[in-house]
Amino acid sequence: MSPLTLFKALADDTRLKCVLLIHRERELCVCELTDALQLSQPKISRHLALLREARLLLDRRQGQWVYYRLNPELPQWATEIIDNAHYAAKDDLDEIQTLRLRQGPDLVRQSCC
Amino acid sequence: MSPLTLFKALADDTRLKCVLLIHRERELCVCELTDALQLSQPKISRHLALLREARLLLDRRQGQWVYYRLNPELPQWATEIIDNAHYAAKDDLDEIQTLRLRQGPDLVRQSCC
DNA sequence: ATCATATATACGGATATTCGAATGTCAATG
DNA sequence: CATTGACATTCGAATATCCGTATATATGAT
Repeated sequence: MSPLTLFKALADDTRLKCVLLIHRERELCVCELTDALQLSQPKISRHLALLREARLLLDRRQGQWVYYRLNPELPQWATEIIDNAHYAAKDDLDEIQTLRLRQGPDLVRQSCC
Repeated sequence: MSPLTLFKALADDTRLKCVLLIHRERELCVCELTDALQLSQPKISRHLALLREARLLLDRRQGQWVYYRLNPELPQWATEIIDNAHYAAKDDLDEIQTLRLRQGPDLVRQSCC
């Protein structure tokens, strides 16, 4: 994982929002992301695949659902970059939650599926 | 300046190396960058223009030379992202300096032009 | 087995990015 | 004012990225 690889992975609006929402919620499934961001399932799925191949995210299948989380083995500098982006994008993320995931942070997981 | 704008600006090998070298040396002119990175002048110049338009770099003309430096008014989260990338790319940057700018950090400015 | 739901992938077309080559601009010098 | 050196910009082609649509796979329920 090089800085260039990380920056390319985060240089897309959909991927950045996915990563930051997953970082905030610790773990989200594909349909929660499509619901929160109001984007098509193939679009979300393709971007998640790219992030998985870049080793930024790990996936875990549970029944019919696939949950994505940040790779806990990311180097510290990478985690800190994501933290900084998360801080800077706080307002955008809050708005997404207010509009699409009204149940609040702990109940996001029940908002769809 | 949003995280997405910053990530797009840094998601190119040439631009990332320019930003990190400038960050390390505080200020570099175009010909020092073309010399250090062994790339064509128009290529460097186009990428610097993009970074300038994104308000990531500021330029200063001194005689025939144009010096670029990091915009000191960048938000802290952006500066920290660049710091983290600089830390992670330290080895690459050292190698560039060893191969192309043998005079050491304080004499870089005399290596060309 | 069949069907429904969640997710992944394949295929083309549209769009954006990047590049080399050529040319333009600006400042210093003679 | 002609020339030189540093830098910027333009143009068209090559390439990469992104997306919608259609289709495939995998799981669970009936």
